[in-house]
Amino acid sequence: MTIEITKPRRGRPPKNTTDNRDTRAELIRSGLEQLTESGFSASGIDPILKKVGVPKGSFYHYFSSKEAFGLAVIDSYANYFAHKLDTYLLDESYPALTRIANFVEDAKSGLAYHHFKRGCLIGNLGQEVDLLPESFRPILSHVFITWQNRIADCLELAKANHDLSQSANTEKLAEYFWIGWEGAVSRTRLTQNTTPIDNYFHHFMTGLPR
Amino acid sequence: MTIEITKPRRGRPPKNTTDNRDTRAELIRSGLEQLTESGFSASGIDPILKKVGVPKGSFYHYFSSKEAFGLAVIDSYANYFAHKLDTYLLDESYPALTRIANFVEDAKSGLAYHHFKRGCLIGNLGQEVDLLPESFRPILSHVFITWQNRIADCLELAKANHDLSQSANTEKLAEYFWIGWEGAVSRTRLTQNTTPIDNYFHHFMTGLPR
DNA sequence: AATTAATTAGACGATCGGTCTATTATATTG
DNA sequence: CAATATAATAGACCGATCGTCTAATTAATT
Repeated sequence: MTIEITKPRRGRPPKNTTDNRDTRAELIRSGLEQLTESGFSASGIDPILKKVGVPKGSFYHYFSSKEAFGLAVIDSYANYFAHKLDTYLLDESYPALTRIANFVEDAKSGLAYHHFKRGCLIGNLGQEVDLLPESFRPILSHVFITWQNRIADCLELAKANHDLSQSANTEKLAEYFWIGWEGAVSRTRLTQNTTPIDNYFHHFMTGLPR
Repeated sequence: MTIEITKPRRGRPPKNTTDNRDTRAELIRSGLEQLTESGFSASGIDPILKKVGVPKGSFYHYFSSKEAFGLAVIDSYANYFAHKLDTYLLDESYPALTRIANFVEDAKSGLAYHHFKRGCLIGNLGQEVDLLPESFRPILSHVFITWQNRIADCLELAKANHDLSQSANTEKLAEYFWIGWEGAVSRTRLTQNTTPIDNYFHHFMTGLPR
């Protein structure tokens, strides 16, 4: 059952109405799909527009440039993903390391759901960062840092619970986690299965200092 | 001191001459630079041609299509890299695990030499494999396997020398190595330093079963 | 001399790129 | 109520780029 896309009217929208579509949000959603699958520099805006039936003029009404659009998509995805991370990593019904494993399990099924055609937007963009507008670099770095901090906090909890050695450097381990994570997720595009993630995560966990 | 590029003559080259340029090889070299920095689908052939001053007609003389060219570049790079791996991993003046570390050191300086603008061609292409001609997928997978086998052989040697636990699964460990390696190399584009590789490799080594 | 082989040169025509002007419709103001 | 401002859609714009292909050129071979 597909949701019917209403034909957009021209002109200023009426003041009190409940059925106006959120064109901006649809563009960001469509952009997320496209950029996640095909990257930024290899993606024109046409496929993004076509997916939600929005003309180019509307695009430039909502976003001053492709660059501004890209930043909006990154922001949207970073927030969504951080929220997802929190859902798992702050779930007090599990011990700290299990929380990480639960996140990994959920992420795996998400990747499979999209037939491994999507990786992680931030990882993808990080790979092509030299081709992107320079404004992207600090944003991408910052997103990675926020994610790393979340895993580091979780590892700190594992330390406090003696599931991890007291001498473990949680900051470095968190960075290590995301480095391997991005490498594994990237590999799933090639293998089209979860083997790389399984292998990587198994070794990550067994290699943790205890 | 730059090597002067001779202006190519038209027509069939003379039979006995020592100063004919190898246009095909130059195209492959230029393609390697371009594809490594910018990927396949985001790269047109114009910049590749411009770098070595070869007109398009010559390109299509030597390669039947952009796809065929891409495969030639992959083949060239895979051979070059395999040779480099062998140089280090078969160097009997060092113990097995040190050989891996020596390869890592050399690779790090190579990445720095290119200001971290190049990653690993195969890793880069693997990331955008869904955008590539379908012929690329099995080739890329095969290249990874040959690299993995080299590391696995080295780890087997470490096992034989009791530097590694006898129960270690060298095949899985070798896959793990390359997964993390590609993740780390990718991350260096963002950080523009070797920190990701240092961190990853430190944890890879300390996490090896002994 | 005619034919074949090997290489360079850039035209071709379609597509795509990001951007911008024009149009439309409603709200707000005097 | 008319004029103005605001908010949104529509698609033209024009330059660049794309991969491909035909034409031209030169040497070797028959």
